[in-house]
Amino acid sequence: MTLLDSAVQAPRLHEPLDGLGVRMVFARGEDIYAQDESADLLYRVISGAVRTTRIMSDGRRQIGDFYFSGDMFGLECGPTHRFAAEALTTCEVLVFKPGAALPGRIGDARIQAALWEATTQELERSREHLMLLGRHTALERVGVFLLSLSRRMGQGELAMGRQDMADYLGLTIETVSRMLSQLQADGVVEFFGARRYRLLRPERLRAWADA
Amino acid sequence: MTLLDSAVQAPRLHEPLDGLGVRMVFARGEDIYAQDESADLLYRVISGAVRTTRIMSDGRRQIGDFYFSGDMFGLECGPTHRFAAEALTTCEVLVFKPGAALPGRIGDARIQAALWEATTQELERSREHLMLLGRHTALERVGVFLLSLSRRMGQGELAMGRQDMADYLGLTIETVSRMLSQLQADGVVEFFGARRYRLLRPERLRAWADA
DNA sequence: GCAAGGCCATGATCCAGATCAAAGGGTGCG
DNA sequence: CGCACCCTTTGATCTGGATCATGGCCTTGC
Repeated sequence: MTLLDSAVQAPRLHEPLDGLGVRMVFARGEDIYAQDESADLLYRVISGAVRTTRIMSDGRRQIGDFYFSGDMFGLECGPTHRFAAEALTTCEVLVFKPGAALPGRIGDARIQAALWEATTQELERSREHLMLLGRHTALERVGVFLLSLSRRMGQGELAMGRQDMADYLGLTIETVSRMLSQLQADGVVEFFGARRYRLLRPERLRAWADA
Repeated sequence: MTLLDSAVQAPRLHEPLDGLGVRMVFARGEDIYAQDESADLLYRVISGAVRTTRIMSDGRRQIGDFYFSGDMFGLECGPTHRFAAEALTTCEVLVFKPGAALPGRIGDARIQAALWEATTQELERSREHLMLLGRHTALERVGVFLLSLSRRMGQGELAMGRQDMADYLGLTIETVSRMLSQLQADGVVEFFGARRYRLLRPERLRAWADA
């Protein structure tokens, strides 16, 4: 990957990672990296959306997280990726080699700060995801998911289909569909087609989310 | 907390955090910090065990993680703790102020590396926990939990009771008890009383854990 | 415009795990 | 030593969400 190494340049102040790495484009459904692949690169979504997935030998699938414009992904503790990353939509991704930039080594403090920020945010999201899966009903999971999506992307259009929501929330596609219908019947959300939506009573969802 | 600030000393090479901070002892069941308390301190278990919990307004409880000797906890993305921390057993904890030591600021590189290491490991564990809650059966959750516990603490004695396991795994105490009985009936694990145990067929559990 | 194939919604039935209920232990204390 | 409490186990029943089945809708391509 000499291309990547040679692409390292002096970063700008507000966006420490701009100017580093290589821009790549992935088509909808394409793999960005595979489960168990070695993990020496980092990624940042420029446009589009990405999902990370883990598949069990019997076909059960868990989505780790969704990533949107500005989000970093690909960070691992060990040497290999425990989840695969796939393009949810056509997307542009910035790929770079963290190398010596990891915290605790000699490197640009602003890059380290950006990595730290991305990692603690990912940890935070992971904990919220955990809460959702551990002690929430199907209706709560779907509702809180819509709320957090609308916070991250703004309302409008879902980037993922029902099956992806189901695999993120630990439910079946049928249950997700039923819960969305119920939320709509309850006047909490309004759908225009399968993917365009608008939250009508976000406060109801907020109550489920945070206690 | 001038006590803490004044306690900062030059760290040793292999254990960058030794010599920093203040040692505190907590009794079984005592709160180390509360949910929504401000999060400006970091903690490291010296001996004993700690759990982090989040309680919903209707009483549902989720355990975020368990921490044992050597583990760091208390790291947050935002300004307040989203989970409370409680002493699972009598325990000694090292408390310190990260302050400028956070990655991306001017500070000791070895401390930053230790924080980075602790954070990425926590993220990794959080993702494994997620997998367990999302797409695993009750039997698999309990089995994989025993396996990962035995990896972290060594086999022998469970630090937590059935209710804590249940709240970690998103199950009820009755289901945890039944699954433990079934694992024992299947010859996967052997129990001596409610807490002492020995894994007889860890490979069976490993198969559930990693695919 | 029409055929074909994916999604998505919804109805019917089933089942893993929750809930309700009641005994067992083990442990600490008087 | 024995009582009391708490934690755990086990049994019976219930139920939320899974599974099975079908039909509708929307897109895409010819």
